[in-house]
Amino acid sequence: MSGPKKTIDRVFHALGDSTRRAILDQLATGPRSVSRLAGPLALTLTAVGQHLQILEDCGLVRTEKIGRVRSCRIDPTGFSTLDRWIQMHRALWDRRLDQLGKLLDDSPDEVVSIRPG
Amino acid sequence: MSGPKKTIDRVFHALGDSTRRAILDQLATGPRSVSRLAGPLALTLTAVGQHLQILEDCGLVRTEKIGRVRSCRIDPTGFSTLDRWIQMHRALWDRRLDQLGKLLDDSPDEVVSIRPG
DNA sequence: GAAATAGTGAAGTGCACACTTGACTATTTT
DNA sequence: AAAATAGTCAAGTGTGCACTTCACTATTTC
Repeated sequence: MSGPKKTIDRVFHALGDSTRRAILDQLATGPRSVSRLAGPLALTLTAVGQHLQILEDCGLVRTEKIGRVRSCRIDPTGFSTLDRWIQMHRALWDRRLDQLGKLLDDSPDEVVSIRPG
Repeated sequence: MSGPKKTIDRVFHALGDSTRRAILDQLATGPRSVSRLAGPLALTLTAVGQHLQILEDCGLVRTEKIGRVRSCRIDPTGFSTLDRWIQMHRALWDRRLDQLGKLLDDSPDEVVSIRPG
């Protein structure tokens, strides 16, 4: 599938990597420099920089360069993007899942009724 | 980063694809067969089958083959995996973000104080 | 101002992913 | 039983991704 990537795509993609989640976990305790973040990760500075770029692009992290040090912190924007998406979809799914309990093995499926009229 | 993929990785990865989210949206209205799902997607049956495999592996979709038709529906498991992860992490982040309002431009960063010794 | 520190940029590598084709199986329908 | 329908399997293709190395710049510290 092609087309310009939506923000929610990028948020999910960013969170789908355990290294990036580890970075976010570090930042949850407070702001950190790039090398400080790299320490426990066993990665090159370059690699960490690339992860930070991805996290910044989707609004999960905000960074600011002070002197020669880049300071990184959590950005709420990305999380509200995620929140909004989940809220919108949970509504639909939960309603459906409620009915599961009631309909379970009730109708075999509306699937068999696909016949061009 | 190597190692065996955790479930939450697979959930995020699954949701990071707009085609798979479109499949979930279709399933939100009720169970559907593979070809029915493929219809609006402009994809081969094979491709849709592969997406379904991914969705099934991380507990977002449950499928059952009846006759020659595979019936697909939403599975709550994957969503509670996601929910649990978000709950656990929102707690930490929100606490941090609360303090942002209070500390904002207060201390430049604890970053500069990394000096051995 | 020389040396250490913090990070950036470009280019390359290997693997994972989305997707296709084409041949095949299993079930319905007529 | 022949023909159509629903899906599956194996293999291949191009692209994107995580990560590295190496050369380089900007800032501190001594």
